[in-house]
Amino acid sequence: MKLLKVYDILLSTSGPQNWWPMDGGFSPKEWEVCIGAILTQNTSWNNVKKALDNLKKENIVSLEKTLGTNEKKIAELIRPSGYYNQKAKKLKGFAEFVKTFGNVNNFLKNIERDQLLKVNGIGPETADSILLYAAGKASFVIDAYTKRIFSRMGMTGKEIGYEELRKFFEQNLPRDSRIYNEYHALIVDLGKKVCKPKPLCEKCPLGRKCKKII
DNA sequence: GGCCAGGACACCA
DNA sequence: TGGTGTCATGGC
Repeated sequence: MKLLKVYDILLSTSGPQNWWPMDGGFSPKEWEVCIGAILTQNTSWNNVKKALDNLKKENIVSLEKTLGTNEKKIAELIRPSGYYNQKAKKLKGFAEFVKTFGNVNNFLKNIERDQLLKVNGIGPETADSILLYAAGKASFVIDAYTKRIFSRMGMTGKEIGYEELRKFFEQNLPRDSRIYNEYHALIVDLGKKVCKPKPLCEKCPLGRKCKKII
């Protein structure tokens, strides 16, 4: 089964997911996408929405406002997204990094993946989410569902790493950010419906607490 | 009451 | 280099 075929099947059965905007232009919305990418780390999007709503109520949805608001205040507002102290620190650090580009527009135009990965709190998935959904660059986002689903389909190995899996997708799909955008969203949608984690070994004494799950 | 969610990082052997 | 602990809320 080809990756593009899987994409076509998912798109035809689930329909477009309408995740983050892909209008190509840079707007204040793009900063919200960056914030969302950090807030959603190991967190359901429903909780992220609550945190984003709190930030919007306080009108803290721009780079300038994020820079001008103290960390404690941000932590209070993003509390529903969990890990709020860590995430507040990450948001402030990320904002300081973006500031070195002058503005969000310039950051999104010029940012490179390797630079992003050096920022504290920005790991591979968050970096790719920002590159793809905020900057519109063709960087495929891998998450736990991607790993589980495609290894269970027998298309990849169970122990495949993030970078290897990302290259697998990027080398077997047209280099089109619109496809990457929709594909990742479709994978997450499918994962939520049918792909819960389970122990690798049914006899594992740790049961569902076993980390070796795929 | 436990599991899970659109992870990342520090620490240790 | 790989394994483990920590961060934490809210829905089911």
